[in-house]
Amino acid sequence: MASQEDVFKKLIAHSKEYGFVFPSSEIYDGLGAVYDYGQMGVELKNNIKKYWWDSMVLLHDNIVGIDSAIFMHPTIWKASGHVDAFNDPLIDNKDSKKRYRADVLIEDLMAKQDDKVEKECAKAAKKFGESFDKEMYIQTNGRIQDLLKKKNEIHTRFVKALNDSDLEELKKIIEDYEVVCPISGSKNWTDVRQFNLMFSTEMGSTAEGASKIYLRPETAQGIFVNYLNVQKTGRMRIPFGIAQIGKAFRNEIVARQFIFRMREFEQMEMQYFVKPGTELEWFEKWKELRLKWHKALGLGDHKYRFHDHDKLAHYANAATDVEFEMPFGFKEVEGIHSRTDFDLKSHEEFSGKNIKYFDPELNQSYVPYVIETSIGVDRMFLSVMAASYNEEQLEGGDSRVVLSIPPVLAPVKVCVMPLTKKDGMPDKARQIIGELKFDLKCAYDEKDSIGKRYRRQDAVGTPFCVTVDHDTLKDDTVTIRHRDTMKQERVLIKDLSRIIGEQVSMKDLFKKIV
RNA sequence: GCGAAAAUAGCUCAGUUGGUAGAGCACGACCUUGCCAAGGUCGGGGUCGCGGGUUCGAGUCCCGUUUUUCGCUCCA
Repeated sequence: MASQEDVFKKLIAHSKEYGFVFPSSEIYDGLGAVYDYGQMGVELKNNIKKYWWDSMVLLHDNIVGIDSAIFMHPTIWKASGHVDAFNDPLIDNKDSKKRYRADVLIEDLMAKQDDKVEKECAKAAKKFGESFDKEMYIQTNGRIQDLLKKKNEIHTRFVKALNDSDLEELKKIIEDYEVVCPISGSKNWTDVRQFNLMFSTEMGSTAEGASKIYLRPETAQGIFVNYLNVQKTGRMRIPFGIAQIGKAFRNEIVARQFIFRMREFEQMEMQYFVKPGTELEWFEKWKELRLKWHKALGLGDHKYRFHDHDKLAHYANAATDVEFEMPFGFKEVEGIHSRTDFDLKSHEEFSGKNIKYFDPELNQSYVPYVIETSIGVDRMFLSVMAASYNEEQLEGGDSRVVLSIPPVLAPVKVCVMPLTKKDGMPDKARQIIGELKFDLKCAYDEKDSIGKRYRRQDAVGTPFCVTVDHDTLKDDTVTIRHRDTMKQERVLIKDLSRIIGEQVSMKDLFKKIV
């Protein structure tokens, strides 16, 4: 039995070997944590996106899509909190190898002074009993005054250092006041470094006129700043949703685990605008809907679980992750967040524009609350691949590698092959493709033995193989061979399109989730 | 970023105390077979991740660097 890690390694190798995922810029030694999708991968990825997109905008008459630009006004990222939250001064302890936020360490240091003061007071209170006057004691006790003075010194230096973005001073504070690592207990620190998790570039072609802009770290803000445009021009009424698929960029300190965490990634996000006070109902509703969407693919219900957040982000009042069992454990694939009115309110403040929704039923205006469903396309891709990759032992000691990708997502739906290259069979096969190709992604293969060709299609997850044989030339029937069962059935050529079409249609899946 | 491991053909890997790069699969052509892979013949493909150093000579030893995998951290 291969370990989980081995499976992951094999999956990565398989992805490359069969044209699903290549390392970016490979002939130049690659580029860290950036990957390209190959001829098979792009088909799978597009199918995943279509499954998501249609499940949003076709199945819900109150959800519409947009496609906003990657470049946005820089102030948007101040309003969203990304400029602050994504700019942490970090410091490592060389002994414990743990990384800390330098500002948090210093805040802890200050809090420690307060703790000491409290302790002194508590001691004194015990000693003096009821006659103890805390304020007075603090004012007069020398030890406490020293502690408070120390805290003030730290505070003054800290605020100045933050305002000046003076990383050396931050480190000096940590050194001067002998902050120790809670784990190793040592004072062996690295320098403080700033990590900006947003990529930036210059807009404007001359140096003087250029301004710094960011590559979006999430697609959600493109929806928020457009929500009123969509609402007004689309005559949308709350509750309504806006869906978007697009690239986002994060300059991760550590980006790893293949396509699970990349610096350039793609998100599928739907922001659902609701009446304040109803957000938690909608949050539950979307949790349920999203899990159904995942499970309908049939990758295995037991591979999903929710992970509810105890610690919430600054913008959320409820949050959960849909986790999927990857070869390296349960990992987040999708986030569902109740984002309150944080974003829209913040954009009102920073833009100075009124972006309230006028509710005709209540005859009043308000800033809507937002439920967000945000799924990583690449993570979804990885979960489909991971769940589909199987090494099967067959009767007779044979084995095969098969990607049991849900037919609806499979990159190639059908491979048509002549049993032999003789007697006009290749022509017949080409004719069949000529008919099927308008609806289905087809492949053709005539090289090597028929068994070998079946295995090749198994390895890329093609759910159906159609074989033209001697009988075909007489009675216009062919065999359909099924990927997962390896069983064959004989059907009329004219029925092929219907039979295969039914099995790769999204309609049946959608019926399960509405 | 820190620590550990790894990098040789498209893939999986071998390569002995340092002596001018191999195998299987894959790929191309032809022949053979024809319903569950790996028959035959011939052929293409590697400055051994990259850059230095030691040496008469480096895939092999040393240093640096890049990339990948694993642990710490964060997230979609």
